[in-house]
This record gives sequence, structure tokens and C-alpha cells, in this order.
Amino acid sequence: MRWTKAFIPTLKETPAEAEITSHKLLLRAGLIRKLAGGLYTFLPLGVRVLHKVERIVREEMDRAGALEVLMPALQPPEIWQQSGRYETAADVLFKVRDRSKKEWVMSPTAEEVITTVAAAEINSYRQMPVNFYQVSMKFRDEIRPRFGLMRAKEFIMKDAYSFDATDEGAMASYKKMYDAYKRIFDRCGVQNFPVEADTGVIGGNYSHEFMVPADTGENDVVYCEGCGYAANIEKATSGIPKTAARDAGGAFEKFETPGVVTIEALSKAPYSVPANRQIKTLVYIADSKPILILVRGDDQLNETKLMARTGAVAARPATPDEIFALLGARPGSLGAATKVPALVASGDVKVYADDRLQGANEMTTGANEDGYHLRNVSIERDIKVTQWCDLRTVSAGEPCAKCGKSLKIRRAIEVGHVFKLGTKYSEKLNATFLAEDGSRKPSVMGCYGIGVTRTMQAIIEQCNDKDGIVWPISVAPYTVCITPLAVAPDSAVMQVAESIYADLTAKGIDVILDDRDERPGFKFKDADLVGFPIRVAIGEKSLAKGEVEIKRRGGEMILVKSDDAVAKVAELIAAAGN
RNA sequence: CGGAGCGUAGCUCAGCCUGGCUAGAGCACUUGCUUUGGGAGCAAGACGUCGCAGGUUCGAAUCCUGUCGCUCCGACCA
Repeated sequence: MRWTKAFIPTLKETPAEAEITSHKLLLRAGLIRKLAGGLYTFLPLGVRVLHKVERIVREEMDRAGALEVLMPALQPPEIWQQSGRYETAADVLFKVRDRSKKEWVMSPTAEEVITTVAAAEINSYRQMPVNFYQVSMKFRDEIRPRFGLMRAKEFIMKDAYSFDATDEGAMASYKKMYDAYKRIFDRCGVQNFPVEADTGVIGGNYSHEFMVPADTGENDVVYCEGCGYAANIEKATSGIPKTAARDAGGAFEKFETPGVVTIEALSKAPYSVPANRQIKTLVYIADSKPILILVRGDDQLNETKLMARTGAVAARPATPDEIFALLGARPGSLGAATKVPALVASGDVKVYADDRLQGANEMTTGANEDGYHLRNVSIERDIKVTQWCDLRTVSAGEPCAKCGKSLKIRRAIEVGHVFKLGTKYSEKLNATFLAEDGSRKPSVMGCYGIGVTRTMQAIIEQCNDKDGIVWPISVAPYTVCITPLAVAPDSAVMQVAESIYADLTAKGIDVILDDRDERPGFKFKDADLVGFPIRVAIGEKSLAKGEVEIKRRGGEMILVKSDDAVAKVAELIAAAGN
């Protein structure tokens, strides 16, 4: 490609719409332009990068034995109702109507469709294992699109769906995808690591997310440098000890605490009850029923865990009015030792308590009466706990549950997610088969997503410097940029440039020739901004000695004889290895 | 949806508080001359429904109301 024939609208200044580095660079390097919030046009250079990432994805999916398909973006709402996700995923569903007013759903993912295919076509255990994948535009009515391609209303996703006859088979399919994902992100040239993850609305019981570490990521990841444990904070647990039991005192007693409505206020004089001897009582409305959640005063409730443990489809904090109606007190004076046991006994309320409180006594909590708290509360004796479970959020510095080393937390971008789904969808959509023993069973599914456009941005977020993008060779829009410092066709400089351009092109290397009649500084700045991995600069000075300059983006410049330039470039590309 | 901020040239922004001449600058764009190893200089030129709609006023980019859009913080996810 010749630069004068390409379309690369670079920007010297940063558009006001961009906040994070990768978004700024996507715009400045001329890869994308915004049409509206969360909707972007991929310009020619952006498309080239996208295709390179997609190619890596396809190669590795194919290598792992998955089969490419292409499913409709417009889907009938009936199959969503059948799976139950018409309600549970309602928030993100784009819906449209055709001329006959029939409603259609714009695909945010395709479990329902592929399972419909499987229901019709997979009738025997002999047809499995099988894994179908596609690369296609997905649509989600995001609450808040942001950061360019990072969270958009439409985005390109690679989604794959495996079908197995047995649970063991499904685990093997899962492992194949897990391994393929590791290879894909490694080949894309980004640091990445898998973490244990929550399964959320998709369902299932086993899941990993692939993360690219970045301060601008939207996920907190808990990890241990000792044993390699890593998990999304929504899922992470630690080996933090339970609350120490003390010598059991007498019955709990009420005491006056006028105006005290926070853990902190109660921890100060004259009360001086440390946060770790308090029980924090929260009221949530889960699927329109009130539930009580008990965590220790110095712990934070993890809402994702709450959803997972209660199996609720929707949960939100109760309003002060709802709380008052239920317990007769306002937030800040709530507790589960009074009034609540009767509500639990009558089945009106369930109490979920964090494991860390198990066996705790001599605790302080609200009295369900404004201005009063209770001291000397023993959980086992005074509170009817419906279910004990892990509900707290892990903090940095807590001991690892596996090896005891101090846990750390970092921000990261989720670029891939693998789920073992089980039979949730195959049961609801009747994807059953005849097993070897003649019985009819639902197939065991897995699903596997990669945010292709998000991956593209995550690569930029990680691979950049003050001058611009620093593309890994595997995904760069062009691998080599040839920069002649004179462009008159009869100049020696341009003739050498043309010759190297022709030779590199003949070798099948993606190369762009900057034939613009611009000053050298201008061309260098543009090349650095766009981030071509290898630059070959040809100027009169060095050419007088028969030499050209080869520079690895972000690396050292070397001088080579112009006749050796092509071989040297090939060598650099081979050294990158991906 | 809740909270905060912003909409003026293709881009970055000034002007608005305290209404008043023809609405400005830099970058980008066009033409010419000079320049030519890290986003050049000079000269000339083209580019605006001041987001949109109503209102107040002799007069609105400026004040008021509504509305639309964008960005950031929170709940959602690849």
C-alpha cells in the first residue's frame, strides 16, 4: 500500500470524547470514528487490525477442532422466552419490530439459536463432541457505553458453543477452549491471564475469564504470587479467619445509641465497639422478596456473590421505607436478633449470613429500634440464620486460601470468558440425544466468548508509549513502513524505497510506503503514532554510504546496507515469532 | 436511571458571568513562494443554522424554559 492511496486520517490533537489512552489512540491513529455513543465506524486501518485479530482467533479455534458457523443477528423472542432469558437478560436486549409488528431480538449472544440447531440436528452421542463458533456483530443495550470499543452498543464477538454427551466430555471441551484462549491472547502480543469467574446471567457452574492487566480495566482481579491463585473479585475468596469466639456472656442487652447510624460512629467513644465486633445488617429485595444479609462490620457485601448464593434473578437494596415497613427501624439501627426470628419462622424473610460470622458471640448490632443497639449478641443463639455462605468482598493483603501468602488486587480488562454451562439450555430448548445405553439425555454444553473489538483496544491500552501505538507484529495494520525522505520518482532515495517495497511485498509482508511529499519529521511522527512495528527510513545522507535505517518501533535504530534491508526486516519479523 | 460537566469552523478551544458593532484564535484544508532528518515559515483564501425548539428583550452565542446529544462517576458485560 502507498500512503497516498490509503486513508489514514491521523489527528495531532486528541478529540474531547476520548478519556483513556487506547481510545485516544484509536481515534488519533485513524483506526475508528464515532457515529454515536457506543457506535463506531472502523476505518481501513482499523479493519486491517480487526482482521488480523480475527484471523488468529479463527486459526486457533480451527486448531482446537471448532467449526465455524454464522447465525442470524435477528432472533425470534420465543426462543429467549423458552430459555428464560427474555426476562433475565431483558436489560441488555435490543428489540425491533418488523412491518407486521412482530418483535425480534438483536443477538447479544447466541446460546438459544445454537441450541435450537443442536436440538434439531444432534440426535446421537456419536455426533459429539462438537463445537460451533462464529465471529459476528453483537448488540447490547448497555446501561452506559464507554471508553470507545471497550463497552459499546454493538461489538464483534467470537462466540463458541460446545456440545458433549457426558460431563467429562464437557470438561475436556472446556479445557480445549481454555488452552486455545491462552494461545490466542499470547499470539495477539498482550500480557494476559485467566482468573476464576462468576457465571452471572449466562448460568452454569464453572468459568474462567481471560484478563489483560490495565489500570483502566473495569474488573478487579485478586491474585496470589505464591501459588498462582487468581479470581475476579466477584468470585474471589481468601483464607481470612472467622471471627474469634469469646467467653459466652449472658443474654444480649439493649443500650441507647442516639443518632448512631454507622459502623464507624459505633466504633468511637463512648461506645467503642470495634467494627470487627459488629454485625452489619443489610436488607435487599431479591426477586421482590425481602432478605436480610449479615456481614461483619468491617466487611463489604459482594453483590455478585449474593446473587449467586440466593439464586436471585434481580436484587437491589431495599429502600428506607421498605425497611421501616419490615423492621420498624431505619437503616443504621437494623439487626437480626429481634423481630427477625419471628419473620424467619413464619417464612416471610430469609437471613443469609457470611461465613466469617459463624460462631461469633459478644457481637453488637442494631436493635430494630431507632437509637438503640444490642450488645452481647451470639449469632448461633440469638439469630435464626437461614443460610451460611460466603458473601464478603476480599481485600488486598488477606492471606491466600491455598498457600497463605498475601493476596494482591489489580485492575484488568476482560477480553475472554469460558463457561461450562451444563444442561441449562439443552433442557429448556430440548436439545437431547440418544446415549449409548439407549437413554435420552440433554447434551452438556459449554460456551466461550472473546470480545474481538475489545481485544483490539486492550492491545493498544497495553502496547503504547508517548508517541503512539506500539503494535505487536501479529496484529499491526502494516508490519513495515518504508519512509523515503525524498519522493521524487527519479531520486535515488525513492528508487531504493520502491525496490525494497517491491521485494517485501513479494515476500508477502504487509508493507506501506509513505510516498507523501511531506517533511521527514511529519512522516516520522505519523509512523510512530500509527505504530508500525518496523520502519525503514531512506535518506540521502545514509544512502550516500549505501545504507538505510531500520528501526523497531520502541527499539534501537540500526544501519544496514540497502541490499540487506529486506533480509534484515524478514529476520526481525521471524524473531517476533507470532 | 441517579449524580456531575459539556455542546461555538473538520479538530482543540476563547467569547457567555456583566445581552449591543461584521462571532474569534490555533491546528487542519485550498493557492503561491520559501523550507526539507522528528508534526516548518510567510502571504492570500475557503470554512459557522453558536446542538435544536420556544420564551424574555429594541436587540440573544450570552438570560429563562424545554428538548436532544456527548463525556465522566455508580448499577451491567465480551
